[in-house]
Amino acid sequence: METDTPTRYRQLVEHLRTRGYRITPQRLAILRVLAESDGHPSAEQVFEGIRESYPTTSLGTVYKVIGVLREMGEVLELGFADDSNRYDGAKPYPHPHLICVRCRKIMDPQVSLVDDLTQEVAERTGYHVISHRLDFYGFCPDCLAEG
Amino acid sequence: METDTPTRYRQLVEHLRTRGYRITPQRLAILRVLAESDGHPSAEQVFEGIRESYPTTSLGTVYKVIGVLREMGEVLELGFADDSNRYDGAKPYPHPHLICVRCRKIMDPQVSLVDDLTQEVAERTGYHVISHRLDFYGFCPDCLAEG
DNA sequence: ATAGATGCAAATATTTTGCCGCCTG
DNA sequence: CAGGCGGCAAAATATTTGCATCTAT
Repeated sequence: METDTPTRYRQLVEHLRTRGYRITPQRLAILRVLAESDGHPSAEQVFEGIRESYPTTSLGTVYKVIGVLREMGEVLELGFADDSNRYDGAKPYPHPHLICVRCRKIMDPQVSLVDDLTQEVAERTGYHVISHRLDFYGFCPDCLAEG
Repeated sequence: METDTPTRYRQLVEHLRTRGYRITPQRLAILRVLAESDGHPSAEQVFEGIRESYPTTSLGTVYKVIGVLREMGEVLELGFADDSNRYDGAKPYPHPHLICVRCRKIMDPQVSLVDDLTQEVAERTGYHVISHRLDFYGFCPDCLAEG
C-alpha cells in the first residue's frame, strides 16, 4: 500500500522520461530528495539537500523542477500563510497532515473517517468534491514530554 | 448559535476597546467589512470594500488592523499556495471550508463528523490536537449547472 | 544538431516595517 | 497633550520569469 522510497524515486524518473522531459543530474538529485523526504520539505530545504550531492544546482532550478512535477500531479504543494510552501513527492495525493506547532514536524496520520467526512460535505452542500486539504495542529508526543 | 452581522460587528469593536486599542474611523470601516463578509475576503478585497465608505484608508492600514485582530484571535487567516491570504472575521474559530475551484467562492459546510475525525487523529497518533484547517475543493452547484 | 535545461539575475507579488505628522482618548 | 495610529514608501520574503549558455538525446 505504501510505495517505498527507491521505488518511488524510479517511478518519478520514469514518469518524467515518459512525458518527454530530459533526465539531468540536477533533476535526479531533486527527485531523490523529494522521494526520500517524509518531512515535507520546502523548496529551500530541497535545495539544501542537493548541495551535498550536487553543489552547482541553483534554487531557481529547484523551483522549476518542482513546478513541472506539480503540474504533472507528482508532487503535492502545501501552502502556509506564514511559512514557505512545503512539498510532498512521496504521497502526491490528498491526505491529512498533522503539524506540531512547537517543532514544526509534519506527519501523516492514519485515519479512516476522511472518506466519510468528504461524503458528508458533498451530500450536505451539493458540491462535487474533487480534492481536499486536511491539516491538524497540535503538540507531538516528543514535545509534550519535553514540556 | 450563529452570531449575526451587526452583533459580531459590535463585538469586534468592544473587544478592541477592551484591549485598549483606539477606535478610529478606519478601524470601524475595516471591522464592518470583516463582520459582514461571508466570502472570506483577501486584504485587497477588504481594502476595496472600504474605499466606498472611507476612501482615504491605505492598504498598509488594512494589513496592520488585520494583524492586530489575528493576534487577538478575532480573525482567522487562511493562507493559500497560489492565491493571497483570505480572512474570516465572522467565524474566527477553526471550521471546514468548501472552495469552488471554478468561481473561487468559499463557503462553510455544516458537518457533524469533524469532531470524530479530530478525535481519531489524536487517538491514533498521541498528539495533543489543538486546532485544524479543513478545506474541501470542488465544483459548487452553480458552476456544475453552467458546465 | 537542436530543442530544451541550467544558472544567474531581474521581475513580480504579497506582506511587513519605518518614519513622521495627526488624532483619539 | 501624549502615545498610539494612519499614510506613504521602502524593505523583506517567496516565487516566477527572461535570457544567454550549455547539454541530453
